[in-house]
Amino acid sequence: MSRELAKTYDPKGIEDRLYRKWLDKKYFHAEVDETKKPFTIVIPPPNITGQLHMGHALDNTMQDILIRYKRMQGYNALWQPGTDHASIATEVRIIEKLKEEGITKEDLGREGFLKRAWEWKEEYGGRIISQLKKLGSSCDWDRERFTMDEGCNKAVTEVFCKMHEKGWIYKGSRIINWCPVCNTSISDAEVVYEEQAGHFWHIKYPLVDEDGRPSRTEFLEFATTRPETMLGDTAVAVNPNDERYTYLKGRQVWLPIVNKPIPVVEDEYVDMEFGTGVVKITPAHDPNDFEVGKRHNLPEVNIMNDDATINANGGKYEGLDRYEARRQIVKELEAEGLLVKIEDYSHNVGTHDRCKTTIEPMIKKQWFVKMEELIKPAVEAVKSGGIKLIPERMDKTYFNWTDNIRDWCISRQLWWGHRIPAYYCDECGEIVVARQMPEVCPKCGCTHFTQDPDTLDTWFSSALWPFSTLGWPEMTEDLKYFYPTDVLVTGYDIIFFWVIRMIFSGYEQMGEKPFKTVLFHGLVRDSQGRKMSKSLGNGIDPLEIIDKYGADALRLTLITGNAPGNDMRFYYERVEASRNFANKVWNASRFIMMNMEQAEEKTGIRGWETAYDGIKEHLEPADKWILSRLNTLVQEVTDNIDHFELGIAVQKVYDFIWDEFCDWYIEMVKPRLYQKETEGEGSRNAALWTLKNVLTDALKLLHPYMPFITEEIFCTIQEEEESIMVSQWPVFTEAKAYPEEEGAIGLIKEAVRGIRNIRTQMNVAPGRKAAVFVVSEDEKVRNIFGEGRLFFASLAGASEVTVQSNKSGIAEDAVSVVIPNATVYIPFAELVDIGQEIERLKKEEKRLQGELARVNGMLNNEKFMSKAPEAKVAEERGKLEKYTQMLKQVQERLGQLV
RNA sequence: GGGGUCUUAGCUCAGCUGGGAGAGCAUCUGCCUUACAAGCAGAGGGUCAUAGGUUCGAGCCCUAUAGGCCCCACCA
Repeated sequence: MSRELAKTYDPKGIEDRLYRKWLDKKYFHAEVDETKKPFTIVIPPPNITGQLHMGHALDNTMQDILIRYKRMQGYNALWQPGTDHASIATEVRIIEKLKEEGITKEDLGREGFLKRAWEWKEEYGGRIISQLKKLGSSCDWDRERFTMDEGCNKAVTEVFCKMHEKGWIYKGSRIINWCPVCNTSISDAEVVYEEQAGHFWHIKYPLVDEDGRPSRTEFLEFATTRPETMLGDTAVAVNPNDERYTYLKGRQVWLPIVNKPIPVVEDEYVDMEFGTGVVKITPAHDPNDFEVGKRHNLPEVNIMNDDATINANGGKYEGLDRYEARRQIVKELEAEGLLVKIEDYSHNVGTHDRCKTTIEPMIKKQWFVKMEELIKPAVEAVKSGGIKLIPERMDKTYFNWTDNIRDWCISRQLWWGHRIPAYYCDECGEIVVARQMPEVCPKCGCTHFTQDPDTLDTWFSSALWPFSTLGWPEMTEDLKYFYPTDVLVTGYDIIFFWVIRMIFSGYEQMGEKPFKTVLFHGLVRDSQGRKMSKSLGNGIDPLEIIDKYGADALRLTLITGNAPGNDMRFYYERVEASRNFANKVWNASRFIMMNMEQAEEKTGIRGWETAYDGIKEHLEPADKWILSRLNTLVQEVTDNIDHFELGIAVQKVYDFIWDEFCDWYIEMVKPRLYQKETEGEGSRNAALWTLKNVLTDALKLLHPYMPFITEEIFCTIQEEEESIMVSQWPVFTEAKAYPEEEGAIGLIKEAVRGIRNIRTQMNVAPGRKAAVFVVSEDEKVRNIFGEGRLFFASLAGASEVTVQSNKSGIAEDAVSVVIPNATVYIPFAELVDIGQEIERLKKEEKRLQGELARVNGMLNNEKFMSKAPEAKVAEERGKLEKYTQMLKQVQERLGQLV
């Protein structure tokens, strides 16, 4: 406590030192303890390829706030950390790296590639973890997990096998989204639609004559955005109700270039209003056409290779890229007179979210998860409130997805990930799904198998994260104790990818929800509201901010003035404001400690080291006022955090510390601290006790938000407890509620504000003190000012304060301030401009009359009186009394002056 | 096409279940007052997008309109 504290708060050095201390003390570690209630959060595992960005900083700050809060409340708080293998994201990065070396993944082979991937993981997997530590995250690092560690692998295999046995995982030939660059299938959720400028090619196919040849006179016109797919057309469709085309029933059209007849089919899918009402059908390369094809038993002609070049079915176009083929096909159609026109057309194109390549719908054999039954408990959970989404509006987004759910394509033609536990008999091709490679084929008895080369969608393993990290499929003690977890904190952008999948997986595997509440946050945008992105180069590195302003300032910035689920903009000015607040807290603490030291030196007494009961009788109104305000604050902040209103809660702490505690209370108490050691010892001790205890409790309320600075001060100002993070969260106590003192100090504050106001208006030099008279007929009010005389004088810049019941002896031209039940007079030596004073009082009179008109309006309204709640009526009555009184005083004063 | 959301002080945003409009930054004025100039004291600034409605009472609830943003679907 005797350590010298720097004049400004410098987080450098302090943060790392404290974090190390917390780790050494094992404060973050949680063990099963039946005597305590668990509180669990699982971290959204960051990608091993990732670097900490503002989104992580926000996400993890919110989690850390909740965890630290609950820990202080005595819960057995577990924040389960870990990282995600991020299958495709990582694989893409490694391939890029290999490319720089001039090799492909095929050059390395599967085994060699995986070796590189694990090396990559070892090299970069730790980076994001150390960055999370910089932020102050109080994760239980002893429990760190990885989606591809042994336990998680086991969980994945188990779930796959169980669901396969149940028939909810199946292999099927269906149309899927294919990325020709990444060379893999992707799920619907990974496709993002982008508006692109394209063309609409109006084309006509000749009808087929009776003799089976293309007609020279009869054509069927339609339009397409992808002419090259005509190579795979197997029909042309019209709506059965379209009278324009009834004559086509049973006829065929001639597919040019390919030169073969294809049927005209009737299908409700065709929109008669759109274009010509004719659609070419390419079942192998369009999801809708695929459905039409199934309904009409059409052949599926795949015309593309995996890299989106045309295959042998494209005849002479074989080998051409899809876009080159498009160009040449249009040219050929034009030459044959079959191209009617070309229109500019803006349409949505499906692209791969990772690489932005235009996806190609293709028919492939893939593994799928049947969603129909699986999704039911997940829907029910949110519907019934078993799982609460915050903000509530996320429910709609959630149901929008669940209501339109389609089977989930989970196989990926990638190497980095969980290998699908399906084995193919080398002899007969029988598929065996099993936890280990089977020994004997159940069909042919052969003993040689080849494992499915595909891996699983990266979200398959993250869907199991809330229970796989706790030991599942083993029914561990951890799992029994910590599951279901309490809160999941994440961005709304991954609700479909992750949140929903965790929910249905939790119900299916554990028979229980994975978490009770999902707290969504929005995106952190740049100062212009743009998404931070690498390509724009507008990203702000949280580590740089931490380095410059401190982790606490960053954390505070991300939490204040932001409601759940809303995006926010990041400004340096806001970080500066947060840094300034840290400095404010620092200096207030420095002031208090300095005074504690001085008092101890002078008196040898540590008067603040006593229990509340020991100091209670020495407390003065100002002390009781701040204690009472703190008491209310504790109650409100606790309530706000319980309702996940993190921004509101911290705003209140901020206002309390800066405004009430620093700007008012500390200033009120200064005269008492500066008294000679022989005088007012009890009073000084009471002030010091209050300063120290209010500060300490306020620091506790602030600790979840600003863990470092609060710990540093806490450990300097007291010696009984070794860390604020394991200290007890303050609780509201009736014993510390002082409504009377709150009112009294409120009155003094009003008087002070009034006087300061006048001094500024009248240009009174700040150094110039003036005598102040408080006149009140109310004895209580006189006592309030009598008792508070010392600090009232100091706050109001008064040389002396006289309290009396009438205005005898006060100069006629004294300036006056009217407050409820009292008038404060300030006689200045020089003449005051009476006209100006009258002007000011008239303004005040008008204001009060306005207030009274409003209050009377309400109280004279019968409907208000009969319908408004009693408390409201009483409140208005109180105001009526107060304003009436004040108006009377103002008018009296005016009467004297005019 | 369906859904969500926003429009509040010059800027960025809070405003919890409807009960006299707030913060930070910016602006203006005065202060190096022995915790803090990253500070202190004071001031200006808002028809809470528009129009209706419900209510004793609406920034908050309902309806419509205008504009912005987002998500989903994907009509070739």
